[in-house]
Amino acid sequence: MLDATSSYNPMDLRIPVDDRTGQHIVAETARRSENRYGNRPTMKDVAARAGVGLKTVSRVVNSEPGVTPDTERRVQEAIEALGFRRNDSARVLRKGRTASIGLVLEDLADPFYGPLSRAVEEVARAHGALLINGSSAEDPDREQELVLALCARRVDGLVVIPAGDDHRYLEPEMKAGVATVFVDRPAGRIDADVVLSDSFGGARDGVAHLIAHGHRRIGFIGDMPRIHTAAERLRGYRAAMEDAGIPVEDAWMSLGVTDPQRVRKAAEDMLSGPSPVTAVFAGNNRVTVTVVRVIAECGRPVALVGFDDIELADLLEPGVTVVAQDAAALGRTAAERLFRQLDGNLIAPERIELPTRLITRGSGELPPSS
Amino acid sequence: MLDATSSYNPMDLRIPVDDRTGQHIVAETARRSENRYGNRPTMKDVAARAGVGLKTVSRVVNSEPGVTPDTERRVQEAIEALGFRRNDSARVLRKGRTASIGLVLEDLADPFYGPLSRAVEEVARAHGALLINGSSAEDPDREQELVLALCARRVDGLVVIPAGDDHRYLEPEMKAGVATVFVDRPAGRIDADVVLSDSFGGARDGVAHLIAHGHRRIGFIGDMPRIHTAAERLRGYRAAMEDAGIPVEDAWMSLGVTDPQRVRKAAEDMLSGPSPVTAVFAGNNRVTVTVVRVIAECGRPVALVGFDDIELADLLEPGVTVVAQDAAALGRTAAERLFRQLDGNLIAPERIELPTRLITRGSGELPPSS
DNA sequence: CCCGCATCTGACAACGTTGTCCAGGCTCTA
DNA sequence: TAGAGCCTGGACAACGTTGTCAGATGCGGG
Repeated sequence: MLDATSSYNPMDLRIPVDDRTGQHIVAETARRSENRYGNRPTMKDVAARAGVGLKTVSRVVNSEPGVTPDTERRVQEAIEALGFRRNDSARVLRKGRTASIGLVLEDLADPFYGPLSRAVEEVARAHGALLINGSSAEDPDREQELVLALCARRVDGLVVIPAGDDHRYLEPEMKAGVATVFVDRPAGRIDADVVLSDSFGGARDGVAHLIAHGHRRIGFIGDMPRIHTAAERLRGYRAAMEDAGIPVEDAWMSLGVTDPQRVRKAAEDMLSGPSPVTAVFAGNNRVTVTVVRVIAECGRPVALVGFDDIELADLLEPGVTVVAQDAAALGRTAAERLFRQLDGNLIAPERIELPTRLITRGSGELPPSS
Repeated sequence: MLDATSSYNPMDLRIPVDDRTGQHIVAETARRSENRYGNRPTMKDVAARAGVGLKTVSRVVNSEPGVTPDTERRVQEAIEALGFRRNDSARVLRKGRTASIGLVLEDLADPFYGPLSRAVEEVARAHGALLINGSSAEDPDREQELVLALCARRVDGLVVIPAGDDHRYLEPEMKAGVATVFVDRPAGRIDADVVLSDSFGGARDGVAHLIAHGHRRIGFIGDMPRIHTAAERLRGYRAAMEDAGIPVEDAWMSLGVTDPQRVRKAAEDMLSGPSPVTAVFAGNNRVTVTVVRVIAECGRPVALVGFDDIELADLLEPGVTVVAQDAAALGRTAAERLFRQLDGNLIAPERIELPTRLITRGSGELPPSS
């Protein structure tokens, strides 16, 4: 985390205190207060300028009925002249709804989450809500910190891609009316809506695809099994192998290795040795990219199927066969579910699983080479 | 835009009115009011339960000094028991700062903006602020709508990737103290901080690179010239050609074509005909991807340099030579600049230009083939 | 000419928090 | 033991908006 050495720290919990006397530095506080919003005009100012009452300004601003055209014009002019803009912060306090929803995901820079986030945003926009998002960096503590910060802001709803596996901390929030939908991975120890891709089925089909093309020694490189999707994909791999009656050897599997250097090492190990694998199933987009590199360097053809689509996969030689999940559909589905909750349709929590799609491009159809 | 048929519409400007009588539906309103935050406990409730004053609770919640350990314990217990969480909405209203900044970009799903957004988020986080972001979809009206909505929320600052070319509408906001930094493209008709990549220099160098490898008939495919970066890259192209004393033919240039189908057509046109180009400079990542496809299909080697790096560019055959800009650095620089403004360092608006980097991978070093 | 009604307007409280300020109780010293 | 000074706690106003409700205004009809 970056270090903030600046004086801007609005959520700072301390109040200014003089080191020697322990007295609150009143002058300092006053100066800050004075600058609040740089002295933005309020409805009161507009009312004074237009020579009308406060509530009349409110009426005009909100296009409520019951204002004569003439009064309205005067108010509009005052608004223009002063550059007034309604303070939604205050509005929110009064009305109870913030018209904003929170999205907590793993890393916005990951190409998988960009479209997902965008899809959530579009749905939110259609409902007149803004989107606040934060990245958990796959850290459960940071996830919780973010989620609770969003709850303190009184977001109307939350879309969470869980990093942790215990979300009981959300119970009081959900009880208090914060609509919540989990995406991509299920919630831990709490009953809530979940929207998932069919990781198990996708992986099983992908591995079965390799088996159908004659492979028996198939490697699996996946993320930490504590991540639900990773565990499911591993389960899918095992299921496909078992269905085909192929006993899996430990040397064929790499679990929980994420950093590219070590994924590379794991892939190299599988491809060398006395009985190397002839095909690899890559558990996510980052792994796939690394494995593509390793295979390109290793000289002989190795079949590959990856989970998650990657850009330009079709332009590589051979094209990369993938089990694609629809990130945008995940986001859209989750957000729609969220707003259905907010509409007050009291619905029992549900688990929605979206299908994956096998896209054959060449790499998954290579025959075993040794 | 999606259609919102639901009843959740918190920013709806109307108040509930009975169709026949024209009377406000008071009961309905009351019911909603009652449910405000699902009846969340407030400090008052905590105070009552702990048997202390309101301000004492505030002190505990904010870790302010002046509370005896015993009192503090009682308050903490009450907080636990009630599941109290401070309402930052109200806090914000009182304190004047919202500890949130807005980011308006073109499309979060674009792989270029993911890392940029993430970088802004990290800086914001280091300063204790949350990030609200929105996509303008390259529509100036939507940009303005978003920006003003964010201002109404009283975000402390704004990072804007402009879609429009007139930002005078931001003048009152900036005057009122909303820190503002433009990124990727300069602001229109307003004096403000801008953080840019050196599009002109990058394009010029990229094209000069092609010229240095013997090309003279070099195509340019770029975005609409009303987009500043597109215009600058075009200018860079022209400058490089002029420096080399090569007169540019109109048939070599495609401007303002963005949708993949038509980019494809433009590329195909350049590569056929009586005197086809031997090299192409692609004005952005989306164009580059399409051009790579066209070149792959066309059968003969065509040199290519693209603006913006793309994932897997090194794995293609040949690797794609690009002029890379550092999206994360853009975001980080802009956000840091923003918080410097918020620190109250009154600094004159500045234009910061970050260098680009030419990454040679093969496609830009191909000799002319005809 | 005045009353009743409809329409328009504004005073006021409330939302949940924090800053200010004062009261009361305690300790310490003369 | 009284007075000064410190520490803790609480009453109250304010932030900017919206909901409520009552008052003002105007108009038409009796």
